[in-house]
Amino acid sequence: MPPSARVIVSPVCNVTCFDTEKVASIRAGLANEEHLLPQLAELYKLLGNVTRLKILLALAQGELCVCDVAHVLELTVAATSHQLKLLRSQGWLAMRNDGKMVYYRLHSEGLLKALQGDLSLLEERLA
Amino acid sequence: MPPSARVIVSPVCNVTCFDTEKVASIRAGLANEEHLLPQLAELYKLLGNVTRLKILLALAQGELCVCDVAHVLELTVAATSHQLKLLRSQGWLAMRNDGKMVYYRLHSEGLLKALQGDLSLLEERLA
DNA sequence: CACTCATTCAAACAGTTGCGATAATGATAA
DNA sequence: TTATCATTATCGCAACTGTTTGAATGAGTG
Repeated sequence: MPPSARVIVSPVCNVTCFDTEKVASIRAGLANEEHLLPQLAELYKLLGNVTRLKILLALAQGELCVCDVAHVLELTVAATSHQLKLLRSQGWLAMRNDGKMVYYRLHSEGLLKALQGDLSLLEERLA
Repeated sequence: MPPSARVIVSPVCNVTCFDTEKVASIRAGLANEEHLLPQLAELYKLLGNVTRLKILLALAQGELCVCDVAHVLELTVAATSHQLKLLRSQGWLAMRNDGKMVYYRLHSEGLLKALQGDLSLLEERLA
């Protein structure tokens, strides 16, 4: 048992193993980033869907109308529109209105780079 | 209407607006990465949860037993163990058995870097 | 105006997820 | 072996997701 270990009974889990100082220091470290974690998790939730990943990669090649995105995805227009709206509502897509048509395009260059970075991490781990 | 535009009726959505060549070229481009997208989405799903992000950041400071992780998270040990198992089953955590205690640690350096990269993308976008 | 048509909204559905509560497992010590 | 205790598995439930269906919106055309 390290010098900093204390046997306490936590109201949370009633477990006696508990290195008080270590936990406190880690929680202090986490506090710096903690306020960003909900937003980061939101971003990851958004990216954790093959349909939306395909949308982002498709739009990387230029803007597209909803209908063409739907054809790329082989999905109904309604479902496609729904996903486009999600991506736009979090600021990762921009849209342009031309008559009846609505064209969507990437709004953040950084997102695509991050995505490609994560993709290469995956490839490296699989190798 | 661009020269490549064709008026066709898709079996998918019965919509006439449809730039056949453009869609075909984009789908061809997607085909290169498509096989990796499910795995990438899995990774993002895993990261799309504040509890699991906290676990990864906590373990960035060194290995911890399940109980201490639970205290850091202020969560039950059962829930904590569940999330640790998820992260381990996809190969992002390693565990070490020491008597009754089980210690978890990061198994991939790249993951933390990717995470920090995505975090800085977020900060940049908020600025 | 009425009509067409790309898009979006709203409701509903199956499938999934995160967590708590309790039981089961597995290792240590006596 | 028996007792103890950190950990994990199982079940259950509330909340959330992705999609389809069908209705509504909104811009262009005659």
